[in-house]
Amino acid sequence: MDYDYKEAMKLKYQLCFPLYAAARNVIGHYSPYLKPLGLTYTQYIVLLVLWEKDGVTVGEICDKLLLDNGTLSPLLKKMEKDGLVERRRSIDDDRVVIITLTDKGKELQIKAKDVPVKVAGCVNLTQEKVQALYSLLYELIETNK
Amino acid sequence: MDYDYKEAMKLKYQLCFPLYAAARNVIGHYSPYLKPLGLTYTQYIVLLVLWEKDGVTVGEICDKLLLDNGTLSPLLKKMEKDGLVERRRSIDDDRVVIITLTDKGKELQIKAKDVPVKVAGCVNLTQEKVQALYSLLYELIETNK
DNA sequence: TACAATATAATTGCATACAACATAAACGAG
DNA sequence: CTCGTTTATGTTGTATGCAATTATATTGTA
Repeated sequence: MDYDYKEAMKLKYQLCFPLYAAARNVIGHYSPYLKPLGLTYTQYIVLLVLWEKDGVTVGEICDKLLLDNGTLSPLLKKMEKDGLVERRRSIDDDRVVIITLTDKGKELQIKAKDVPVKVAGCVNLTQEKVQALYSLLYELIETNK
Repeated sequence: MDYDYKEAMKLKYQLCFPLYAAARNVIGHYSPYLKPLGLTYTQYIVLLVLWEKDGVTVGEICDKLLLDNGTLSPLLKKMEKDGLVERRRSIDDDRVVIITLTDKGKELQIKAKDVPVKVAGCVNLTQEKVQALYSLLYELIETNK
């Protein structure tokens, strides 16, 4: 039989669709918990990085979050304006900007400590399936860098 | 042992992160093939819906793509301006807007017929893993609607 | 030491996304 | 029939994302 390109083009066969939809779905579950803290989802994952290791460069945050600096540069400026982080040039290399948590930024970690649990509670998948999903996603990301 | 919330808050344990990163990664693989056709990714998945079934309402497209009408309304207007679709009010119900492909919109399907294959070629996962990923993602979406 | 190549951030332009609100049409109970 | 409710779409405001470009600093090398 000939290759049926019209069949192959159906939405349900495109991996991108459920991937993107699932991502937006899960991210959407964060809003109710982040909004009271005055955080957006992207600000939250930036904080996740900084709570793990404070004082990192803009470039490091880009690498860890796999986000463009065109996304993060303005975001970090806004987070500075909101008093969550400080931005200062490195003494060693004046090209580099180092991002540091303020006290307010540090304190937010405790206020946000239940967020992962609450969001996990919204995702109706067994622990095994979540694990399987993790490894597939990380494999996808790693092999396509 | 007490619950270690700082450990649980590490980026690598948040499902949202690899999910969103993988989605953006895969979507990014479309650009090189869509740009020559003058299409963005979102316009492309709207066309996927219309190529499957022409003449659907704005609401149906929102439902199928799981996107907000605040996203799709302006997008469909732009696609009309670009000559890809037509927008007309339903005769039966004047609230409803029906989207129809123009000839140009129909012809694009042939020009785009290799896109799914080419993108699939960029995703370095075995067919079994892709299948596993599909079912997990669809389960995640379905159970969280 | 000049100076081209490279590296790091920031900026600009364009295209989504979604929440919240607005508008207009259709529906439905009384 | 009628008016409050619901439905379908559009608009506004805010926040990402990324490509492409710019600005500045550093590095490598003749």
